[in-house]
Amino acid sequence: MGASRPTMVDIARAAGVSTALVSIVMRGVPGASDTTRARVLAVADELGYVPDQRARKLRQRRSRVLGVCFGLRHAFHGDLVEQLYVAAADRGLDLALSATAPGRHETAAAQALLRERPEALILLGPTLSDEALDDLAARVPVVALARSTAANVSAVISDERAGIDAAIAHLVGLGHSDIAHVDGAHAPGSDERRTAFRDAARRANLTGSRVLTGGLTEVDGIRAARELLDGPLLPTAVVAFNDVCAVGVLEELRRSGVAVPGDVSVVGFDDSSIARLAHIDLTTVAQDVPGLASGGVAAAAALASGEPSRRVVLDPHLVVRSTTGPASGHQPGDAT
Amino acid sequence: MGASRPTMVDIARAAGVSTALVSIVMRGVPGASDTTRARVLAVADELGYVPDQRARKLRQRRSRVLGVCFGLRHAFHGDLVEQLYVAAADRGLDLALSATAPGRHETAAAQALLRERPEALILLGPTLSDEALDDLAARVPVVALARSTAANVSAVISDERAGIDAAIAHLVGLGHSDIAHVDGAHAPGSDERRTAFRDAARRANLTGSRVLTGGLTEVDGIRAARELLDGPLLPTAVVAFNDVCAVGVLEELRRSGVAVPGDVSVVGFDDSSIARLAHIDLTTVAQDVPGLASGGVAAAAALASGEPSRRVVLDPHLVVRSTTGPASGHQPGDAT
DNA sequence: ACGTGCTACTAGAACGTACTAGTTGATGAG
DNA sequence: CTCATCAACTAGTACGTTCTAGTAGCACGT
Repeated sequence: MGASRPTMVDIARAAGVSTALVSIVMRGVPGASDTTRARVLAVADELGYVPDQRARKLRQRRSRVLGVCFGLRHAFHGDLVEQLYVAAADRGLDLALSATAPGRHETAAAQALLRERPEALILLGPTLSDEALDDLAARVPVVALARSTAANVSAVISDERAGIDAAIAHLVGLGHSDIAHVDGAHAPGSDERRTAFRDAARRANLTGSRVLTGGLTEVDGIRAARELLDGPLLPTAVVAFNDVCAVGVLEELRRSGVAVPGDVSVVGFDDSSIARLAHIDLTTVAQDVPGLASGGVAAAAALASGEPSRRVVLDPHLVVRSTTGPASGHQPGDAT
Repeated sequence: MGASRPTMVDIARAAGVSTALVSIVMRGVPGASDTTRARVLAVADELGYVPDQRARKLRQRRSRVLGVCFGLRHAFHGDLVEQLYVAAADRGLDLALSATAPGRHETAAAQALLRERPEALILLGPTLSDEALDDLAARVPVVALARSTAANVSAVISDERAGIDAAIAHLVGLGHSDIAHVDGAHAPGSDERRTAFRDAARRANLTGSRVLTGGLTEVDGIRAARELLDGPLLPTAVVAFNDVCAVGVLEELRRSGVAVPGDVSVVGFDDSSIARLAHIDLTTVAQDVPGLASGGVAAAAALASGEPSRRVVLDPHLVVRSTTGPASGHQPGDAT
């Protein structure tokens, strides 16, 4: 309690060696005999020595740190960070985390990270404008994860089109031809998915296909479902922009007496934890989280060593759960 | 791209002053004239200078950093971290985040933080044993947030008893007398809540009260609900250990044709995001998140300045939503 | 004896900042 | 005029580590 934490100097003195040798031992690099190594480690352990990361990183030419900006409100980001830890460890890199939240803007989070001198920044689903991304990229290598952008940064993303295609193929295989898409309104990625949906619908000759304005939240899904329910003809399947929106659709349909998947099938996007809830058990398009993470770290490492920015596109896959089933012949007509 | 990031030396040279003065300006402390200050800031901005946090923290006597260990899988931790940022900023403290996840144990996360030389560690709902907490506390001041412990660390927790009492009072006020508690099995806090439930039930003379083994997950709630449904007499209200478990109960009841809150009322605990989902809209006991956060930071700061460990207990409050209502007279008997 | 190569180790200079202990020049009191 | 006071500024060291450039000692071949 009294004295502050021990330093290399304390260990060196106690073990009767130089600080340089302590450094060698602590880093586990060659240059010390086995006996000395053991002795130094024993002393360090006894004194409760922990290397000072700040001094370490300051001295090293490369910081070997990747800054990660993630949203506390996004469960999906949690999954990504988890895998980023794994991917970074594989390359001997450390992660510095900075969270985004209402009240803590992305730029503030990124600025905090810059002070740690990371070799690169990995931004999870950044909402920054291309311009802001470019500004940031002028200061430090930047990787945008799970967000497509025109900015001059590396991007590792899922193939939205492939995801939508998989969903449609699944539904068509079940006999659906009247499929609605509840889009993400102005959310990033919404345009891609909407276009992909329209293209897939055209290709599959889905005469009854249509697109509704949705959004990111459950309420958006509820609103869209109401619109469908109030319309003349209920589709036999709905592909929502994301899981949360899909849940909104799902619950509003059920509340109105429409059976899912009996009358209408529902597909989400993201395979977030909400989709896995036992009572929801949503069929959804899952992004390749480990792939995104390792791709992100790889891209960051590449940028840090001077390579040009790259764009990696990964294939998502469909997770079939219990909200999709064979197309029903009849329409529930006047459901409310 | 070629040259590395600018340092104070570069700014000093460009502005024609000493590095010491640059330091003064960057910290915003008195000791520079307004004109010089403006000039230095202008130069710094132009060169894209960002102070090096590592060097800063290394030099300062106090690091002014709090280490925070949180679980990526726990939405509630996200809420806490969000408020911790606010509380820390109020005191001019920085946060160093280290995440816990399956595959990244709490001790590893804490060890990583230790290398950053934080003034104290704030552990969110730590699952470490009292012994492990004591070990850690021997190296650095430790605050356990939202977890009661016998270890010699500071703790900032919610009054589980008061939370349960509020839930029971609410239900009793609605005319319920046959209330079941689905507990958290071996989860931390489960004992407290179970005991509080039994005490409150006795005090309120709830003859029909009973306790079922539950758990942390939705499946645990589903299992408990099945047990209730298969039993001779359905209670008129259920108080679950947490929100996720409550949702399991809720959905299983509804799936079996039991109306909530028509036939049975359901109360959760935590006010996690799942409780706020539009279609769930769960009545639940909300912890005082901003209070926990500022209490945690205050406790950490106190420990860091040598004060003895403390124990702060905060009152939770009930958030009444739509899963609770007046006790129904009849029993739905053969629901399936 | 001499160099050569190797292992085990060490002295001391960085890294980029904060901070202590000044120095300078202007102002004002006596 | 002298001295104290103050604001504005600077020189130089310290923080705890890594890294460069060594040195000491030993074994070995010639």
